[in-house]
Amino acid sequence: MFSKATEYALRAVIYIAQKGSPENKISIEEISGAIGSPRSFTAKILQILRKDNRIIQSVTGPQGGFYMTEQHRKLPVRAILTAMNEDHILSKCVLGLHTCNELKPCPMHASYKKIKEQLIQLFETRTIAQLAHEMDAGTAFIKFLGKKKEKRK
Amino acid sequence: MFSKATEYALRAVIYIAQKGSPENKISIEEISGAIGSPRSFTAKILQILRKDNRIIQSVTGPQGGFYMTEQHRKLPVRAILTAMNEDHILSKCVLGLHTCNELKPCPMHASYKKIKEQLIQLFETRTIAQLAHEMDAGTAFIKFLGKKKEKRK
DNA sequence: ATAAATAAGGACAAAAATATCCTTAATTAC
DNA sequence: GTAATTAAGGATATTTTTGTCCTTATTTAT
Ligand code: FES
Ligand code: FES
Repeated sequence: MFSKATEYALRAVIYIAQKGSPENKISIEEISGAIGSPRSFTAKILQILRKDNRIIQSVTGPQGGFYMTEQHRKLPVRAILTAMNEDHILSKCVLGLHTCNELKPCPMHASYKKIKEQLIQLFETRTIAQLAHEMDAGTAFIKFLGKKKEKRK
Repeated sequence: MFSKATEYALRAVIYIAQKGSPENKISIEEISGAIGSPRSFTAKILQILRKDNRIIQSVTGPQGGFYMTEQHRKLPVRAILTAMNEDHILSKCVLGLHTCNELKPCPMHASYKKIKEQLIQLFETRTIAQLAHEMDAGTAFIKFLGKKKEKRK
């Protein structure tokens, strides 16, 4: 559904929301380790999310790293998609027509419409904080355990 | 949601289902024109869909082209995704975890689960024929009218 | 002030997706 | 059988996405 970049973004933000605070900033190293994403690529994504302090914040230097404020945690998950410039995926036409709407609907539109609305609703109403809390509760996980390129020694 | 290749595949198959028959085969030229897709790329995709006569059929030569049998029209739309090797997108984890399941759910899982089930249901129960009929009824459209690269003269 | 730790950012590399072109094979019309 | 038409298939090109590496800037600790 989403690009890898956005998947990493979602996981990273949830992790930072759960573990990070102004008193306990999280390094890229820790984040990419915890969510199972490539370190440098993750750094790029965090840069995007930090831009204009949209989703996360950061400071350089020793004890530096990434963290979030309560206000940022209250953002809908959709804000992450918007920051990653993939918000349109939620409202896109399944068949790739230029616009998905009632005026020129594709043959899937009628049956897909309801699902689309639920999708948008989901990303719009669930907040980053809510997802982080699921992690706290220990009922959810966030680490990809796929084939991992082992580092040569 | 899907790759461009799969979007073109869905549109092309719906078009062939609607207009094509053993008596009236459709050329690549006509198909790509009708659905607004790049000609040669579309040819590749049609090749894949034709492989082992999975979704469509074809013959070469004059009056040749693509068409479908009634049996093929009865296939669920999901069969197209399977042929394009993107069936997994329907059941994939939103956050990109290796597997989406109850045992190791991601923080989005609980709320996404229902939507996922509806998505699968939709692609599993709707048939290619049904989509083609929506076209017949004139209530649905299939042509992408986006920015088109004008051919230089 | 200096050294160390850390993110920011630019340049580059690799891989995958998208797209085009050209030659070959199959079929049909004559 | 010959020419014309059409898809099949291979090779290649282009663009986008994913990923790495290196240098710079900022902050902290001493
Ligand atoms: S127009 Fe295709 S999904 Fe709405
Ligand atoms: S585990 Fe992530 S959506 Fe099911």
